Amino acid sequence: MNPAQLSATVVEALASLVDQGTLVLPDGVPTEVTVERPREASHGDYATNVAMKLAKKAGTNPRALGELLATELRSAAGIAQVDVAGPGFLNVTVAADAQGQVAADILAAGTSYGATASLAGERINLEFVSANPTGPLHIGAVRWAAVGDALGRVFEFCGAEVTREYYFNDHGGQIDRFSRSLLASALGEPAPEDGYGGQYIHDIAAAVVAAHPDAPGLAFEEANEAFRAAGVEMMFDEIKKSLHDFGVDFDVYFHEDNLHKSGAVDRAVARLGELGNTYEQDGALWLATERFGDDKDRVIIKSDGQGAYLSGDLAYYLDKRERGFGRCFIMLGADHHGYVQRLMAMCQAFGDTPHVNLEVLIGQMVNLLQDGAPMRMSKRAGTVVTIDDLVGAIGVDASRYALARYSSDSPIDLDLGLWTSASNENPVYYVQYAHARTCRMIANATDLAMALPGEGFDGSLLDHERDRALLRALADFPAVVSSAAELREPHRIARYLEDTASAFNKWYDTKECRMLPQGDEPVTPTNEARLVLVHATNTVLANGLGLLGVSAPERM
RNA sequence: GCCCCCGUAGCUCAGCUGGAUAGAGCGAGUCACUUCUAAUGACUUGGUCGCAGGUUCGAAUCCUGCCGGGGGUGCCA
Repeated sequence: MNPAQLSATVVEALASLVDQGTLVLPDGVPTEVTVERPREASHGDYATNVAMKLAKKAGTNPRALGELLATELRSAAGIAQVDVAGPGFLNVTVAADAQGQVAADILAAGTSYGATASLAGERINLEFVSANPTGPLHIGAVRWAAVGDALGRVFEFCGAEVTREYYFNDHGGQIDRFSRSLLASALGEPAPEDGYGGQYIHDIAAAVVAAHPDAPGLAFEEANEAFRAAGVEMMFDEIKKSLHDFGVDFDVYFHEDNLHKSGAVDRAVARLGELGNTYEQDGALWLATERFGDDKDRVIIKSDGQGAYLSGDLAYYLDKRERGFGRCFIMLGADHHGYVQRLMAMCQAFGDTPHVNLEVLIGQMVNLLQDGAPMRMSKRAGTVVTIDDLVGAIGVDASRYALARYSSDSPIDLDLGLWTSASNENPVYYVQYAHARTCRMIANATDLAMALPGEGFDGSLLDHERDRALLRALADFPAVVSSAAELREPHRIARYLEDTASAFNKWYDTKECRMLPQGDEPVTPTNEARLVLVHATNTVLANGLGLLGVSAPERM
């Protein structure tokens, strides 16, 4: 019996009371009720506040409704005990066999345990990272690589069709500074005042020269263009490789230029004009975003006839919608949050619904600590901490886990020492180790020729308090996945895995819950039932780590 | 000025779609290994949930105002 099944059981009991005429619910029977794990162990396995929620509508008081419902529930399958407590909580103890059945259900579901259909039919476009190719990915962009990819995995686990997309622009001021920096390096000159520094500039400049030996000797404009074209391509290849090594691959790399060349910008501007949301003033074309909640209206075509930056985003958004994505996500760093309002206004100007067709997720900054002291970063000096620096220091698994384990609303201070330590102050090892331990136990069981009981499985044998605590944790997984998807918060998966690993370690440490027979004792059905529990734990930890893009090693 | 995020144990943070006595890890202190992998577990220590009001059966959670910290506020990209 998991929380969802208990909710359904309570709903049935309510419906039954209504049929009997002993309960009147003017708004009908709810389709589901809140089921939560009480903090206090003496309050049973689960609690529901349904009596308090419905009492007023039913014209009774919470305690009376609670007693009525408790009586009905006590005869339901899988329920061992129901108490009415406090202001009207129903505390439910699940029957041992029904509780143990959770483990067998997980085993049967296997790699799909925790998957739902809550986002079935949704076509989701996830745009993240989207850094312009002027240098290696820095630590802030890497946060989104980890969180964005994990969120994509969670959405897919909930049945959505997800396209991961990277948007970039290889023209404009940033790129110009990049190419001039390359050229300066090739000519042995100091980097331009507003240019980029760092070893990678020299490396790429040298590579460009190796491929195009005549490039530095060209006239400035031609040389600059040669370094831009070749440098951008090399830089981008490097970024893609770093991301791939990080376990993140994009389905679409979208080039801003396409929007201008294909006429998509003109079409988007025309569409907004038809909808009456643009006007001309001071020689420029403006989008009336203020009427949709923005601070002020925004220029989309500058007075020199060039599209403003926003014009590309307008066209890009429209393009995504025309490609059939009902939900477009854009993930931005906190330094871009000022852009959110105008994006939402733009969405509304197209006649769409903000926060439904378009969602912008904001991630706060990442700071790195070494030996407790912050590492100073400077683009000019080239002391940016890159994705490769991070992975080189702590590895892919720890990097992804560390970046995905915190709410995106919180700035992260990552201590490099902690994430390389091999102890339970390092959460990723704690979870991975628990998984590896289940693998060892399963291998040991195989050596003893222990079999999974299959049809003969008796869930009631898993009735120790530590068995039940572990089963409750395992049963929570689908609800955690759903909430991570709904709230767009993959960090919930990580926190859940730590709790589950802890429940498993406590169970493992309990003498009365040993899975293997001792000495020459024969294998009992209890041992086999515990093997099912270990398998179930293994499944949950592996599925959860998979959602975060972190490996689940069999031994450590 | 306006906008966004944050403020919970000594530290780092969960919890926030309202529920019962507010949690975890680290730190500090004590204990348990002829182990199913001790990369573990048990116990102790530790809180005016920034402040003040409001909403209600019930507020860390929702609303309002303040205080403190961070970020943003271009016809840049």
